[in-house]
Amino acid sequence: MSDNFSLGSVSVASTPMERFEEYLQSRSKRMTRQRRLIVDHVFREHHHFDADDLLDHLKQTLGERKVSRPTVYRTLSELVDAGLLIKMELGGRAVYDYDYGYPSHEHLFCQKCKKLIEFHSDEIDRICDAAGREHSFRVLNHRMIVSGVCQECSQSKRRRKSRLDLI
Amino acid sequence: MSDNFSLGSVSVASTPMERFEEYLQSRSKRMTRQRRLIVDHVFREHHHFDADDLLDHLKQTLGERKVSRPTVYRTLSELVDAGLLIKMELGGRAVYDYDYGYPSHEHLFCQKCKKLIEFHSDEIDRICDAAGREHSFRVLNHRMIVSGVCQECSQSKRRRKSRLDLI
DNA sequence: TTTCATGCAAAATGTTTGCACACGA
DNA sequence: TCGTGTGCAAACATTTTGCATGAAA
Repeated sequence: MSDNFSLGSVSVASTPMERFEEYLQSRSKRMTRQRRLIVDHVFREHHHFDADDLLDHLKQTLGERKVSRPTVYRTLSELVDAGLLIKMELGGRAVYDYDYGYPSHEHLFCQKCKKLIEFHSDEIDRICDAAGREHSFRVLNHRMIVSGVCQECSQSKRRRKSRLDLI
Repeated sequence: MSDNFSLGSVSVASTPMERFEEYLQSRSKRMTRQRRLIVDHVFREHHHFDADDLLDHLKQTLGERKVSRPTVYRTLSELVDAGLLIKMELGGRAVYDYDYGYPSHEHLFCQKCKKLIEFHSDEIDRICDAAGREHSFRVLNHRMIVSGVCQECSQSKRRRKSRLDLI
């Protein structure tokens, strides 16, 4: 397991693959080689990825037994429908993140280096539910992006200014 | 004032136009006819708009004394830099919302009809600040999208199911 | 063996850019 | 006047689509 993360995992009754199979069956869709490969890759360890990341990674690992770009897009969209992934839009492209088997969390987004830092708050889930109730709105999920500047970027900016930017 | 909104306004020392002028001066940029028109239109009453909405509205109101598409994009991006607008990405396009003279708020987003409903929570601002402190992250702003289905769409779906969807 | 999924190429969408001309300070 | 902004057209990046072929159930 990764030791870079403070967020653990959530215990779930079935694996992402199983859950996706259920979803597909319920809609008379099919489990194909490509869909299996994508679910495998996505849920091995890679959250916070976009279509290109996934495509590159599949190509790298599988060589020419690759999955085509349209199929990647189509499958990602199904994984979102199935409740396995959350889609965030960020910097003009779609970024995907786990929505199953992983605790709900929010994001600090560094405007300089584009890094995403996760944090969790029980309260936020509670607030979303409350807001939903108040507006008779059925809440499915949420995503939150807190924009700003991360520690490293603040530092390197100061450093650069005092050393090099004096012209 | 609008009576459709529960969120009021925040008292600020200067108008959006004044604040934008300060921002421009501080960067040796210029206040032009186009920038003035855009600020006027945006801060009259139209939050939750995208570039096309603004462009259409400008064209409608001003006829052929219009503002070009690139200028709209360029100015929106400056208004974000200036802290007057917040940019959210939603449904494959950028949606802009007030970030000045209007209370901070979150959004319920209906996946069916694409409607945005605003709600406010003091706690969320507090949580963002706390998360920023914990990660030595300088927080500038945040946006939160709670996805789901609004009351009307839930109802019309149920209705349709029980009347027509029985084949 | 019937339906659904895939891959390809092309299109569509939303946004950005290079450059000549126009304009604000 | 000088330097910045604008509009145009074209480029761009990402995502989506139509259609013939391929593969699950």
